[in-house]
Amino acid sequence: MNISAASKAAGLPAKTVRYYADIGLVPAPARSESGYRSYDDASVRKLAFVRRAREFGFSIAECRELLGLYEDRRRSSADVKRIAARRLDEIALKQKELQSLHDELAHLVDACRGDDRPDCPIIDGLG
Amino acid sequence: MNISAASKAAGLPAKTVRYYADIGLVPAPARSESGYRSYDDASVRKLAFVRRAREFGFSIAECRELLGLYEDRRRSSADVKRIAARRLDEIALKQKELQSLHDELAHLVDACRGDDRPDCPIIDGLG
DNA sequence: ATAGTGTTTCCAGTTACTGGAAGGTCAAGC
DNA sequence: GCTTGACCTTCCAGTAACTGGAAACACTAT
Repeated sequence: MNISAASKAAGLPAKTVRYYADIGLVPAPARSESGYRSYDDASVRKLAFVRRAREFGFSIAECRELLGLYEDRRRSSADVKRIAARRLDEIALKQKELQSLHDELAHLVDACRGDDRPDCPIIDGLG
Repeated sequence: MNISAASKAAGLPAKTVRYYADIGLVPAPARSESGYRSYDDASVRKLAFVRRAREFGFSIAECRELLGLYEDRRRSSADVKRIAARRLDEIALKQKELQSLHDELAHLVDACRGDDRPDCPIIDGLG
């Protein structure tokens, strides 16, 4: 499988697939005689795994950890759960921050008439 | 006022204060004879304005817009409201994304026993 | 005079890619 | 056999918004 087929199958841009091997997140693929990268199903599964983990907001460093655990048949589920729970905490925190941000800004926007006149509670609230 | 006093007053790191002038977000400050940057209260107010706007998640580009409106005594409040409303939409979208992310991941974490055994719904759910 | 702190500039690194140029390869069509 | 176009390669640069650090100069207090 050449890179564009593999990248389509994994749901990632070809650039990103190359990048992930460049930074050693996934192993460097085999090459054809002419130097083309050659992928098998296992590599594609691994790339798709990374894509999913990235969609969940795991950092590349966390993906590295998770990939290690993904491949380790003998690791405990507790190891995985710890990383996921940490991420869940981060998400919850971000949600809270976003909520208060939203409330504050919505308050300012509500207070602004949004007409031709210059006086503006949004600007006043930011200043 | 030297840079560290100004940066404290504005609530920004000195590095960031320099950076904002470097990229032309705020005007370059006056200099003392020995070359030290010298700030007045108006500059500090402007820097604090940017800090607040950044805390609200406005990009540097948006801060540029907002600063322009902040300084323009004759602009309409509608101009400001448009930018803030756009940002509010972004926040709402991000909140939705975060919520479904949270729900999905929480579901996986709940399903994982987190014990010594290797089978793990989190890994399965990502793969 | 010297020690310690503050300030300057400039360069590099961060995160996770993305865009683009210059050039090699492959399959199809004429 | 040759060209065309799609695909592949490497490498370099750029993105957002800073942050860290080195080398050198300035200021203050003892």
